[in-house]
Amino acid sequence: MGATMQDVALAAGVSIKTVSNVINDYPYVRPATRERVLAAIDQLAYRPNLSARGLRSGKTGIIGLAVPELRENYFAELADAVIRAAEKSGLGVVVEQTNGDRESELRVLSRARTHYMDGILLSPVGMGQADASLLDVPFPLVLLGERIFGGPVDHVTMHNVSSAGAAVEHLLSIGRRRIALVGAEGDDVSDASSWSLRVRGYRRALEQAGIPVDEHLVRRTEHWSRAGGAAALHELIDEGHDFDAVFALNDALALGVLRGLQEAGRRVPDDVAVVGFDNVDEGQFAVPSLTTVDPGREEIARTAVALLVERINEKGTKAPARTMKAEFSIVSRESTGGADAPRVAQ
Amino acid sequence: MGATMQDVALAAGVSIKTVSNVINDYPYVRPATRERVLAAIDQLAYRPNLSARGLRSGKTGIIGLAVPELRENYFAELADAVIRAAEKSGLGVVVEQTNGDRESELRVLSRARTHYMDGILLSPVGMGQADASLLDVPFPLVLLGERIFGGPVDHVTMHNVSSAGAAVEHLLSIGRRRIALVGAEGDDVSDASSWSLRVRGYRRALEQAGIPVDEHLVRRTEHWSRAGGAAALHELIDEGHDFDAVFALNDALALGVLRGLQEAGRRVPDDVAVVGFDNVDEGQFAVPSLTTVDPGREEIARTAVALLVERINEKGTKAPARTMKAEFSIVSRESTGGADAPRVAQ
DNA sequence: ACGTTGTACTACAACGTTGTAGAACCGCCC
DNA sequence: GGGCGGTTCTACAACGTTGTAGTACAACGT
Repeated sequence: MGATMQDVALAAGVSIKTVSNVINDYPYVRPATRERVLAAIDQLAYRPNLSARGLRSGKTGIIGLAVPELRENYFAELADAVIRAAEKSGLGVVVEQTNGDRESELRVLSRARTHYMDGILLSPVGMGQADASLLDVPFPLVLLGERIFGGPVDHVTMHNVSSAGAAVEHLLSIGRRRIALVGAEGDDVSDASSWSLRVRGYRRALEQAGIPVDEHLVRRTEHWSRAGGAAALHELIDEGHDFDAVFALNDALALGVLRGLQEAGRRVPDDVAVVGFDNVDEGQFAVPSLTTVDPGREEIARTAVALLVERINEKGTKAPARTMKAEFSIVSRESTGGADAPRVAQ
Repeated sequence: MGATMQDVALAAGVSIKTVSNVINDYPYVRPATRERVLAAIDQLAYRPNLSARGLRSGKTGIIGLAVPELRENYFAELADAVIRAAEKSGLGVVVEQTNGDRESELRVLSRARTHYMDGILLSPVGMGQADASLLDVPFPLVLLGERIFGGPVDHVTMHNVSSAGAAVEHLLSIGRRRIALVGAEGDDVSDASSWSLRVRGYRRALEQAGIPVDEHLVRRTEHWSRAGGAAALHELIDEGHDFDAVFALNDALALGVLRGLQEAGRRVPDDVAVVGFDNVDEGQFAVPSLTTVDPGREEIARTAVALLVERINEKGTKAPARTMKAEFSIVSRESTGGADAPRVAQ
């Protein structure tokens, strides 16, 4: 089938190792020899066998990306960014889905699979702070998200507290004072969850503006979904609370809130302004288009891949675990009266 | 680092090959011996090295999935389905993005990557019928979609013509008679594109109902996007055409049409009914929820993986190329007055 | 007693690559 | 002209697994 180094060596009239040296940019090869080898490679359409290389050098050029579900926009876009970043480093990405299930997440960490991946990027949702010690695995691992802090591994996350604060400040800046919050959290409330961190930013921003937090306006739902957002909004209205803005802790919730507002006959942003979190593509196309926190997904992906690559190439001495945070920004669109109309071109 | 077969063999007091035999379910191993080996495997947490296995047996247990873009919902959901199907066969999936670019698609077919993948699922968008001969590659390949027919490889597609016909019949059944069509196609119009096939179904259904096709109502846009759908709809209205339904050739266009209708002050489905194509998750959550053609994505994914696995395990004799089509169905929701309200639970 | 068949296991080579060690040659300096 | 450092190349072994070929023994029929 495919040509091997042996074939190339024969065709170029050199030893097999010289072919290897050319491929790996070993400096002590005469230009003339290099040319001959490259010509032979070209002519035979030779491609290195990654299994053999992996066996010999212990590296396969493949990393794993474990996310809850690809059909959730946020993770599809994260995967997109990771794949692009990895490609630049010449790495392939095997995508695994955990369904946000703790068991599946742990399985990723002890997988047979492991042996053919140089390292893993894990975005845990089911695991919690208590599982931190389980992250001490014998292969390169980088964590994404905010479920677990201070673990024994590198970790890329976002400025949850300050970006949530900035979102609230944005609402304050357009004159809103009664700002409801809609977020989600499962049963195991933790200090380090998206919910807790972003709520902290919300409270801090209100405090700094001298506005007391009305606990009736703080709504926790079960799921990070549109349905959850719509339901929470209907509750707020049914209970007769007064509010002129909603900060939803992710875009799915925010889109649900938009729908709920429409069903309830409230105008956006005139009656109620809405801010989401994640900057999912979809928000650009919503009616009205959605103001949101861009948590720096591109940067998160690039950083995570860079950290993983570093760990993979690390010799002996293990550097201590690092935590990186991406820069965030507020994307102002129609749902807060912002300039950005829905995108016209895709 | 990891234990090897050698270690297991030593621990169990057998030869290394016996360990291999146990792992590969070779029948002639005494139960007692098998037990001992399994115990040793368990105790040493042994995991086979896939690189070595790949080198020796020529198989890696990894397949490639090449799609245009993961951030397009349709492909994210397709990838989700493919990954789940592959997992059941014990295969990992490396996801590559082609950006719908012909060059990138061709690169996938001649990739260095190739060597560590047992086979590839390719969903071409940039390549066309003229490139059919380039699909004759020396590794297992299964095609997804409808860009290329009659190529030298297995092909999984959908009932484009009849399902589009069924969508139109659905609109006819609720009393609509002036049914606009919105679809997209790039510059290279082909007989086998989604556009051509689905338009054929549209025409056929109208003909069979004895309704002449009003060519003014057939709209072709550049991109399969929300923006394209909204723009096409505004054109229809601005030009003063009369219509009581829109069949959009994918859900993104349909969602854009919904938005356009709302902007234009037309009620859905009262004034205009809308049907999409793809059954993307998002359609369930739209306001109103979107009636659509479910092209059988799950089945497509399962079938494609099954075909690829067959090809991978094929010895010598190459079976002729096969084409499979998945079962479709019409999902009736609010945009045609259907029963299905937006989903409440995610 | 003999070969035959089936069972249970093992030794060895091979997959294609890269790290190690070293050979061969060059020019240079004292 | 002998030693030295730099350059260019090669032979060989090894990575961990599995296919091939083979050994050894038991059970069987004749």
